[in-house]
Amino acid sequence: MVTINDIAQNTGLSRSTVSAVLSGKTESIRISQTTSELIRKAADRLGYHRNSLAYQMVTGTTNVIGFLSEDLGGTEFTGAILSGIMCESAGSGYYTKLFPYTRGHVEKNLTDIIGQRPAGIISFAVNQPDFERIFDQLAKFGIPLLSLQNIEINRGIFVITADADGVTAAVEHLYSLGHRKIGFFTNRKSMELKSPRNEGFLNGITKHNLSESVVIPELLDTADMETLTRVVASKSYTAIVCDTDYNAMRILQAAAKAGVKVPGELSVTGFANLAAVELCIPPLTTVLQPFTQWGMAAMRKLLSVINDKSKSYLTEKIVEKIEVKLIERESTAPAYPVN
Amino acid sequence: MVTINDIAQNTGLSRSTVSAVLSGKTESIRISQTTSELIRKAADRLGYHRNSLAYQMVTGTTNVIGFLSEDLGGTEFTGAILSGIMCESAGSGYYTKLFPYTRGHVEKNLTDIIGQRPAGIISFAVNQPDFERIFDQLAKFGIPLLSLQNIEINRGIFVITADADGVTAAVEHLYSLGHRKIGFFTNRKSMELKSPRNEGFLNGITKHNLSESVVIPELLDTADMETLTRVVASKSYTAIVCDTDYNAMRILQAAAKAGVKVPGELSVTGFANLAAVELCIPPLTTVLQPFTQWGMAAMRKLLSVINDKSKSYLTEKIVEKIEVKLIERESTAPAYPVN
DNA sequence: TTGTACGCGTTATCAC
DNA sequence: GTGATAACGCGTACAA
Repeated sequence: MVTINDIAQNTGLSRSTVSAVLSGKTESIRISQTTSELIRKAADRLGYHRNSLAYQMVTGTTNVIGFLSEDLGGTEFTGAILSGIMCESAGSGYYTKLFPYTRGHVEKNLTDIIGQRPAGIISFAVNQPDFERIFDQLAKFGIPLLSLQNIEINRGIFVITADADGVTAAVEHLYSLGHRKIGFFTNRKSMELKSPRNEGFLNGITKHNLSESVVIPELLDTADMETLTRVVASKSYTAIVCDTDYNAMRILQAAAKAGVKVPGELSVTGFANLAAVELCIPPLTTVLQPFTQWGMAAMRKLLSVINDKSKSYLTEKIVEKIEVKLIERESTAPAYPVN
Repeated sequence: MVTINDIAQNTGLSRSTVSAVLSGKTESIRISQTTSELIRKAADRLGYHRNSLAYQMVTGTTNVIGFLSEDLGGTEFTGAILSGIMCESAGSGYYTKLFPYTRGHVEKNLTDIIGQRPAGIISFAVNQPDFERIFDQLAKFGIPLLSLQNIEINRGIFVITADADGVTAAVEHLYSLGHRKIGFFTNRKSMELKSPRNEGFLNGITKHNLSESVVIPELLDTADMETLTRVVASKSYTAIVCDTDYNAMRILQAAAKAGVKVPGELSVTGFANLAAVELCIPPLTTVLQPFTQWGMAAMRKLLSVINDKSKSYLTEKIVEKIEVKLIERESTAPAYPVN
């Protein structure tokens, strides 16, 4: 591997001169055009590439952002978010490094992270206690931690999507189509997490006094196809709002099985706007979570915090909300008159 | 940041002793239990974390694998592949760093990569000329490059899925169900790339002499919903094999629109086995590409190459194929008798 | 322009 | 056997 030493030898100049030229300090340090050229030529000819490790060690700063998440597989969320992060960091010279997060094994994760001295961390789906521990430990080393989900804590940086608003928008949309009996499809686990999507649903039905609209009780614990089909066939709801696109697709399947027409007899909405949902039968009305922009916004925020010396995030909670928006497709229509 | 110096000072021992203990060389260098313990305690107490940068610089080896790809967004492929890579590398102490690949800007990419001295690179969807250039340049620095797609080149490392076999399996499956008029849905661009999936289709129909089975000509250039619906409605095929799951979902939509029953009147197969396809109406028969295992296999192979001093990949082509397999769901059935 | 110290950990080599 | 000393790797910063 070619180093500045090789270039110094080759040109007969000193390492410092070479370093100055090659790092563009030619203005402040005043080096003659001639030697400047000479050095650059030599660097090209010998195939020099600055050793980023050495650079980082000596400056004490790294150009690495860590993405801490449990599992990237099985969904297109994370890919799209990472896209946004990379897109935003490209210009600033930052790179993204993937850190595996294993629930409950915080100390191991911390050693990994701190050892590599990243400039900052973006975390996805890290749970409350782990987040708190990681946040505080990283704080000691001046490494800011940004979460993509809200966490009940009085400090830190959060860039989150306005999930509650999104579900409320779905309810409002259905309300305006005349729906009064709206069911919400979610499971008990996310209920217990006081998920924003559940809140959004409750906000919506409270606002319009939809006393016949409820979180579908049968689906809280078991959501197999049989149960789904039974619920759909019962026609207890003229519309079902789902907490994910996948759940909405399940409802579509159940409706097909039960012979219930969507959207004629039942309206359905999803959440996320995955690539597949416009290819559903019928194309799904859903809440668009702008994953790529989300990642970009997170990266921008993190960079601003990295460059902000005040470190206010250590004592106050900084929250940035990303707007979501309802995409109307063909799975929602005016309410079917129910008895 | 706590360094071995701090620990040396704190314990009154020398840096080398501390280093030896903290890097587990306590056997070969023989250091007493007592001092060993003392040092470890101090490290814990002071909150020491080995500076991975310094380690890497001094040893000249990094624990970084680069993932070079154009765009991670819009699909769940890459996330799942990355999952596999991370899963496999976790045990070996390697980390994955994301490198953005911009078609045609190879020199910029190379500078980025070489500057950071990764131990190896896994590339996804890098085109032929760029791959060749990157491969040869990285070779000079001893950085192996593994591609997840096959490339017409006489050297390098390739871990690819057996796409051709997968499509052939789909054709065979349909053949055994009595289908003789099978259409293949792909576009001209992938045809011109001599894609393995097209080959697989041709292999299948050749083997069984299916003279009425063809690559659907109308869909090569325009595959909007109107054209799709027309093709499906024409009933020219009793089955349509698609080169992607998304295309298969489009066929399902078109069939629904045209009033053609799937699988009663038309069988459909996809390719990939995305999470959404079992939620289709009907659940889609498709070829499973095991993304996570794919990533794992790639990582394993890359690690073996990194540790193999012979560097045989520089002069010969190493190809590892990952088996795919047909998943039968409900979008395929015995052939409907066509006139 | 250049010499020199520095950052952090590793690895001989050397003294007790 | 135990531990210390010193050089090394690569690039930066600052005084000379």
